Amino acid sequence: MRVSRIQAEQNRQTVIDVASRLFREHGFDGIGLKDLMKGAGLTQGAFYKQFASKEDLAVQASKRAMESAADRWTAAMAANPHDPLGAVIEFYLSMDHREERMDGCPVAALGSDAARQGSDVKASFETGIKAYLEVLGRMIARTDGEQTIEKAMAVLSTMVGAVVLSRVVNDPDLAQAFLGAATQQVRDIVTV
Amino acid sequence: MRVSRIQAEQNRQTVIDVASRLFREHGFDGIGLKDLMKGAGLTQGAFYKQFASKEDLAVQASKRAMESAADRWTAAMAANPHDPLGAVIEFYLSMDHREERMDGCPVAALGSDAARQGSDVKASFETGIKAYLEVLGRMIARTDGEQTIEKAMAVLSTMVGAVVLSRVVNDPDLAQAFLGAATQQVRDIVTV
DNA sequence: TGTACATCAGTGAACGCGCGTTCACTGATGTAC
DNA sequence: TGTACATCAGTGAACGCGCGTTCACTGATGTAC
Repeated sequence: MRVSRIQAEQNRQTVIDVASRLFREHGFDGIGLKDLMKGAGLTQGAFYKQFASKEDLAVQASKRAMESAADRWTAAMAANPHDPLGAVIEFYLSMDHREERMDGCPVAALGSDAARQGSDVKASFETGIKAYLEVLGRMIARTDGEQTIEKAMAVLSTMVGAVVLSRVVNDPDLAQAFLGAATQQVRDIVTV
Repeated sequence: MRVSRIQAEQNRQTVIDVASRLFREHGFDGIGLKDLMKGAGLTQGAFYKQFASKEDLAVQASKRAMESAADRWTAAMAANPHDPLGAVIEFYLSMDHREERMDGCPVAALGSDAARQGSDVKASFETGIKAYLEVLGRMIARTDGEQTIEKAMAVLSTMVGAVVLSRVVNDPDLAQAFLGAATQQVRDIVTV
């Protein structure tokens, strides 16, 4: 049965939200359209009224995931106005973040998968990564204006790599050691 | 038709080799048993004479992939005896490595996927990562014995993250910028 | 060493299943008058 | 404002396909005597 335009648009947004979380949890290939639609309270058949293909949804969901990750950075920064950069670092390199793939950074959760996707999905990631770099760069520039971009890139690389490595090992102590070593390293970069 | 034990074992090793490359290229979910076996010159039916399940092969192939990655580090180090660490860094953070997922570092190629696999696959990665850390630690200790383990972990995190980020973006210049920033950062870590 | 038989790696077809995608249908929404 | 009709978001079943896994069969290899 037909549904109002407003409701339809709301449904579309819900599907994108759900997909942005379930793709991070299971990978692009690890979750089917049936379960994605069910997560939004809809049935499989409605999918192609809203999206051109699964790949199309992957593009939208990747964009959405990067945006909501940026929102979490903003929230962490707002909660610690005297040390916004430290707040982002502490949150990103926490065991909590390691354990919540579904709501965490899409680059850490889907990086290897995204590298195999088409250029549209990569474009979603690229835009989000540039936003990350801008935020990091702005905060780094406050303490030290030299090589701001390079430092932002080094910080992001270290943080992404540490979370990926922490998730790939079974041993929680080793995972924590990666996050701890990265925290120290990143702090060194931004305070010099 | 039956085949000699030696031939059978050889076939098994070929399947593991092929899988270690094709999994890195397409992800664990992105390649089927039919194509994996075809890559080894066999048919699908022979698979279950050699492996208990696809997951079993993923465990063996992950182990093999980490081992051959370590071999490439050794080769790079042997080719530059006066600066072995610099050789590893240069190779790992090269555009060549970015573009050859199939023969490159399994953590960068499969990190996000491996995080979703069972503990046996993670154990394969964990063992390989510890080997990485040992090699890095040994080389770092030559120039500076302090916090060797922490530095090795920071270096590995930065390198893995930079390659993942470089592969997720479309823009080759941005990709190169990540690799370049990471190179500078890693050199700073190991020479202090 | 030679012969007879058991073993089992590999083949190719089949299994059930879930995938992405398509489609006829429904009925509330939106539009034209 | 009220009525008649067109639109189209959502349903649920079906499509072909490839997946991981199983199995009867083959015939060279390995073993027992």
